[in-house]
Amino acid sequence: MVRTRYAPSPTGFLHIGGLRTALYSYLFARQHKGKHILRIEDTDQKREVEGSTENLIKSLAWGGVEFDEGPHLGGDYGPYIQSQRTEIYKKYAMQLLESYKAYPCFCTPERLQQMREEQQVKKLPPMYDKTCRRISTEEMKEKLAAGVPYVVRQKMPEDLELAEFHDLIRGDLEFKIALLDDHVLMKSDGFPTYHLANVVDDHLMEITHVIRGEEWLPSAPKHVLLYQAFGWKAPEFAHLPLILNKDRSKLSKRQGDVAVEDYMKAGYTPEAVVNFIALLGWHPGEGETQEIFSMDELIERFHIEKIHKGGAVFDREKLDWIQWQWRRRKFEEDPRQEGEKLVALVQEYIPDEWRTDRLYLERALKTVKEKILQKPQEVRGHIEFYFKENVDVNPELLTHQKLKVDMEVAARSLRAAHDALEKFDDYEYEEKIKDCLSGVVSELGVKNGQVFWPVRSALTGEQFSPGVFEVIWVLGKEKTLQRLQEALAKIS
RNA sequence: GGCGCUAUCGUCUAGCCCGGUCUAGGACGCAUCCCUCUCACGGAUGAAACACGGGUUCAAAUCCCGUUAGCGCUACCA
Repeated sequence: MVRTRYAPSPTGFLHIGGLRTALYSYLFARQHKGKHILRIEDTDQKREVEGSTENLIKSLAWGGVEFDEGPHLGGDYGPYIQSQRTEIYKKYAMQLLESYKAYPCFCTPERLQQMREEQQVKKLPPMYDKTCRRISTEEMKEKLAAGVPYVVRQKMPEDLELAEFHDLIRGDLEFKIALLDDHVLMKSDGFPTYHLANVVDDHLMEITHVIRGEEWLPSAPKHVLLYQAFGWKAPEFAHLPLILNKDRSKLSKRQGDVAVEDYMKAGYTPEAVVNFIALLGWHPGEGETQEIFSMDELIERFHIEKIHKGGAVFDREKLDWIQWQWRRRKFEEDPRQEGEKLVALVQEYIPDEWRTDRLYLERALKTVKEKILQKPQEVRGHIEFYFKENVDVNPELLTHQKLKVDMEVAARSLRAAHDALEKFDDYEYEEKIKDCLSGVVSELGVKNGQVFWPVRSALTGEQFSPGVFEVIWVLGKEKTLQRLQEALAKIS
C-alpha cells in the first residue's frame, strides 16, 4: 500500500513550489490507489505564523490536492501535528542514546559559533568537532545529573565509508560519511529537529515514498543512516527540482507572486495553475504534444520517473496561455454556466456605477468576450468607452492612412452614416446595423474601411475596440447619434 | 571554502536509459504574411538550442572523463 505525504511548516502561505510538491505527491498516491497524508511540521515554534495551517489547507483544497489523513481529517496514525508528538520523539531519541547511535552534546551555542568562525578562517568545512562525542561516560553522567542543558546529536558511523541510497528521480547516489556532520536531532528545548521528527514520523506513519524538494538532497544520507540506526526500512526517495525565477535563482518574492493565494486573488483558475505547475518539471514524454491536462488526466498520465532533474523557470506568460486555454475549453463545454461565472468574476474589476444598467453592461461584456476569456482582470480598459459621457475623440484618430481615410473622407462618411442611422430603427439586431452601414458604403461608393473606421473611432474614441456593428448594438440609437454628432462638430 | 545536484531554442520541454531514422520535434513568447473596419481570435510562414574540451566508435544530443556555469546544502530553520 502506497502512502505519501506532504509535510509543510506553518510559516506563512503555501508557496507555489509547495503546491507542486503536494501535487506530485498526491498524483503518485492516487495513481497507485494509495493514501495521501498531510502532516504539519511545526517543531520550530519561533518561525510559526498564526493561522498558516488553515491557510495551507485552504490553498491545497483550492488546488484540488486532496488528503486522506491529516490534522483536519484525522486518521489512524495521528496526531498529524508534530508539536503534539514531542513525547514520541523523546522516546526515540532516548532509544538512540541507549544504543549509542546518538550522544548528548553540552557545547554552548557560543562555543559552537566560535568554532565555526575559526573553521571559516582556516577555510575548513564548518562541522561540529565532535568534542562531546569523546567525553567519558562519567563526565557525561555528571553533566546530565547536574542538569547541564544539552542537545542530542546523531553519531555518524565510523565503520562505514559510504551512505548509499536510490532516488526515484536521480538514480543511485552515494555520500562519504566522513563528510557528514553529527547533526542535532533533539534541541535543548526538548523539541526534535526536522531530521529526527521526519524520520520517526515517516516510519510510524508508514510512509512508503518521500517526495520532497531538492533542498533536502544533502541531508538525505543522514536520514538513511538514521533509519539504519533505528533498524528501520527506509522509504523510497524522490527529490524534486526547484522552481526558479527568471534569473534562475530559487523562486522568491520580490520577483513576482509566489503564494498560491496570490494567483487565487489574481483570478486564476485552479485547473490552470495545477496544469501549469504540473508541467514545470514533468512531461509525459514520448512525443506527446498535449499540454492541457485535467487532474484526472494527470493522475492517469503522471509517472514519477518522468520528473526532470533540472530546475524550471516559472514563466507567467505560459501560465496565462494555459489559463486562456482552460477558460475557452470550459466556455465551449457550457457557455451559459461559464458565462455567468465570468460575469461574476469580471464584476470585481469594474466600477459600481457601470452596473446600474444591467442589460447595457451585459451587452458591453459580450462584445469583449475573447478578451475576458484571456484576461478578465483587464476587462475594465476594454469596455471603458461604453460608459463615457462623451468620448472626446482626437480628430486624428478618425483618419487612417492605410485604409485611405483622410479628414475629408472621414467627415463625409460620418455625415452619411449619421443620417442613415438617424432614419434607422432596428438597433436590436447586429445584422441589420451592418446592412444599414453597408448601404452607406455603396451609396458613397467607397471601401468598407472608409466608412467603418471613422465611425468606429468616433464612437469609441479608441484605436482598438470591438467592431463597429457590435459597438452600435450596445450603444443604441441615442448614444450612437450623439457621439457621431460630437465627432462631426470637432472636425467641421 | 567543502559537499552535492543540474546542464537541448529567451522560457517550458521531446529525444538521451536501448548510439545511426535528429539537416534536433512540440508549446509559450517574438517576427512576417493572410483574414479583416482596428485590436484580439483564427490560419500560414520564419528566426531561435544539443554549455565547452577531450575520448570511445564506422557513427554521439545520446556512452565515458574533464572543464565551465548555475543552483542547493553547509543552524539547537524547515
